[in-house]
Amino acid sequence: MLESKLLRGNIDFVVEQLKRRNFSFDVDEFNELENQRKKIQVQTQELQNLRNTKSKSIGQAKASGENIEPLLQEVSDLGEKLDNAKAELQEIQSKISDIALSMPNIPHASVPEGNTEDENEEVMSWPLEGPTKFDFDPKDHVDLGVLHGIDFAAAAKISGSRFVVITGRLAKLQRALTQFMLDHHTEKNDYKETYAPYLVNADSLMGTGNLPKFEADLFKTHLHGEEGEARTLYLIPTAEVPVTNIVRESILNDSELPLKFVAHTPCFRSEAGSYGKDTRGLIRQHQFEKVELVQISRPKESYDILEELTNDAEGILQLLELPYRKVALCTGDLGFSSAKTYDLEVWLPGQNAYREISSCSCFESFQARRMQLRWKNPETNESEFLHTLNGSGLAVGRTLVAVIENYQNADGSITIPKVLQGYMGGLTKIK
RNA sequence: GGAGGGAUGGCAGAGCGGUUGAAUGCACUGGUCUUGAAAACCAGCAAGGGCUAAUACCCUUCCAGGGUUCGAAUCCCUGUCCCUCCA
Repeated sequence: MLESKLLRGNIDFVVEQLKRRNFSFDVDEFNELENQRKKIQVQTQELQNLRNTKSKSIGQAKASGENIEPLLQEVSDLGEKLDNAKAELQEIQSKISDIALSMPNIPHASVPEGNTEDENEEVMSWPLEGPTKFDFDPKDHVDLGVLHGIDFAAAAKISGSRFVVITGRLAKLQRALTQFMLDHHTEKNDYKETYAPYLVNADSLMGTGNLPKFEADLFKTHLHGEEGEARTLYLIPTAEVPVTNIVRESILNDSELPLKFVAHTPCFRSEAGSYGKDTRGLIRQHQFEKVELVQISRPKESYDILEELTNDAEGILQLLELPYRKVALCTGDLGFSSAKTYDLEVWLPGQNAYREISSCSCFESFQARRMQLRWKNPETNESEFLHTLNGSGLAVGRTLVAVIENYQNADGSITIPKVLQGYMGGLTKIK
């Protein structure tokens, strides 16, 4: 959510900034609502003030034993007037807040201008000599994976499309990847390992910006109470949601910042709007594993931390010796809540393309404002909104794909990356 | 499965129909004292919003949502969460 002062006082600036990311909205309607709000709010508050003073004087009159009947007469129709004014005000305010909640974040000045992902800017690629060359025709992970325990048919039977069953060595390899990532981030990068709920309430999703706009991307569940009333919980689309919300509605001390969390969770996405996209293989699933990095930072440090957090994610790719590139998303490709995002894209020889494996974002105070996450700034001694950041470190399912494809051998076997061999009981190759 | 108790400022914790936005303690900030620090003492210290050039002033907020009342942190109903006891 954007600062309300900005929306009220400098809406033209906001419109101009949001145009950079192809977001447009009706300024006149908004201003009209704002004017009405002002008028009705003042009216309402005047009525409230009147009621408060009258009620107080009734209290005093009663205490001193006077007759309060005439005073009660005076107030008789106040209640109704006040109720009407309040109702009207509430209606306008909820309209305004609906608009405010559906406005995306303003892109940082350093974000490249552009409309689609084609205009994202490559920042660097690794290694310098470029992706691995094969002296045979590399297979994709589906063709290779079915030889080693990936079973889409079984998953389709159990759940439908966009699910997978993995058995045997590859299942263990996925677990090894997860373990390795968690160990690395906790031991080398000083993140705190975190276990958090996979089902979350609407407030949490509102806080990170997934609701109200992107309900269609989520899996929704209902718990039925005794009276048949449903309580709604959502499956998390990313660990970002539960982990960032750990600190929702709190005021943190300077001394505990920055907070660094790492969590491994499954992620659930309906992939609405992705029909026909990446239908083959493990790339786009309804359920996948991810290791997520989350940081809560002092406002002035957040962009340094974005670089750091992205480096932390890159460290995994480098240790796994997986070729990748780092791109800065252009304004048009930026996620709803993000002010700036780097995507890490891993090389997939089977697709002959780089594919996203991590997305690292700085949200500035956009999420913090939605979730009332503040700190006591020692310089001003005021409660101010913090900045939030997160990034995948990494998407485990896609990392498995990358390992399978990049470490394949001509005979169909898959070499185990050096850093994972210890996690695989010393195994060096899956045959 | 049954029976209770609770949710109040950064934290702990009083208040249980009428100047209570809220006692007290801790924490925090400023000051006195001290070579310096600690201790002690004095003072200050919630958030959000409206109006404003800015003060002033006003409104809202004591888990959430409804209700009773001229007036609710306080009474009633519903929900959520926590805790204790019994099975």
